[in-house]
Amino acid sequence: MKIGELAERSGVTRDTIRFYERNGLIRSRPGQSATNNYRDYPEDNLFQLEFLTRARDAGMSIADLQDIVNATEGSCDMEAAKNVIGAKISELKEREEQIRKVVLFLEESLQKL
Amino acid sequence: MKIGELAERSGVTRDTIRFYERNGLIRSRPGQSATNNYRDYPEDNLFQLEFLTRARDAGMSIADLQDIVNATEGSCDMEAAKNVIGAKISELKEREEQIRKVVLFLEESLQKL
DNA sequence: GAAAACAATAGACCATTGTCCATGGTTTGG
DNA sequence: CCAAACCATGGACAATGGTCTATTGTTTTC
Repeated sequence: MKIGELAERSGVTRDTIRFYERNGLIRSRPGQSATNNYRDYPEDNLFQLEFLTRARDAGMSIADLQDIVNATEGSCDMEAAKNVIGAKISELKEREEQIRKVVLFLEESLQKL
Repeated sequence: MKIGELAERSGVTRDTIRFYERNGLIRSRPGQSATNNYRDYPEDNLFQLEFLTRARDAGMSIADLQDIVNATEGSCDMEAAKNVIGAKISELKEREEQIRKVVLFLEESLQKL
C-alpha cells in the first residue's frame, strides 16, 4: 500500500512514518510503477507501527527500538539478539517498578491532602 | 545546605537542581551570610529530588511535575488538587499497562528467536 | 595570602522526536 | 483536461530536558 493508506490505517502520520523509516524502524520497497517512485508499504507495516507506537508510549526511545529491530532482523547471532531483547525487557520492568513506586507515593499524597 | 552538598547527597547535578528550581519543582531560600548570596537548600529537598528523579524515570514530564507541585503546595482548592493528582495516577497506570503489553510482546519474540 | 574549590547568573549548546514547509513531480475524480 | 489530492526529498523549525561555558564573586585550604 502507499504511504497515505498506511498513515490512514495505522493512525501514524506520514511524516512520522517517514521518520521511522529513515531511522530504520520500518522498511518499504519500491513500487511497481515505472512512471513514479512511490514506495510500497507491505501490509505487515501496520503491525510494526502498532508495536512501535506502543513501545514509544511505554517510554522506549528510537535508539532502543533500533536495537531491537537490528537484533531481530539482522540477527546472524541469535545469542546476541536474545541478550539485547532480554536487556530491553529488564529495562521495561525496571521502569514499571519506578512507576509503581511513584503511584504509591502519589496515592499517599492524596490521603494527606 | 548549599547546592554542592545537595548535589552530592542527592546524586543530582547542580545544573539539574538549578533547572528544576527555575521550573518551580524545588525551592530554596536565601542563605544567612551577608557577604554572599549563596542559596540555602533545606534538608527536605533531598526527599523531593528523590521523588522527582523517580518520577522522571517513570516517564513523567517536567510539566506533569509542575502540575503536581502546584496542586500540593499552592492548593487553596483541595478538590482540584485531588483531581490533578488522581489524573496523574491514571496516566501512570495507563503507562504501566502499555509497558506490560510491550514486555509480553518482547517475551513472545524471544520465544520465536 | 594565594590557589583551589565553590557559588550565582545568563546564555549558548546539544540530542531527541517529531512536525512543517517548499519544491516538483504523479495520479485521480469529475 | 485540469484541479485537487497524493507522493518524494530535503531542510527548517519546535519543544523538551537537560548540560556546558563564561564571568564574576566568595570561601576554604594549604
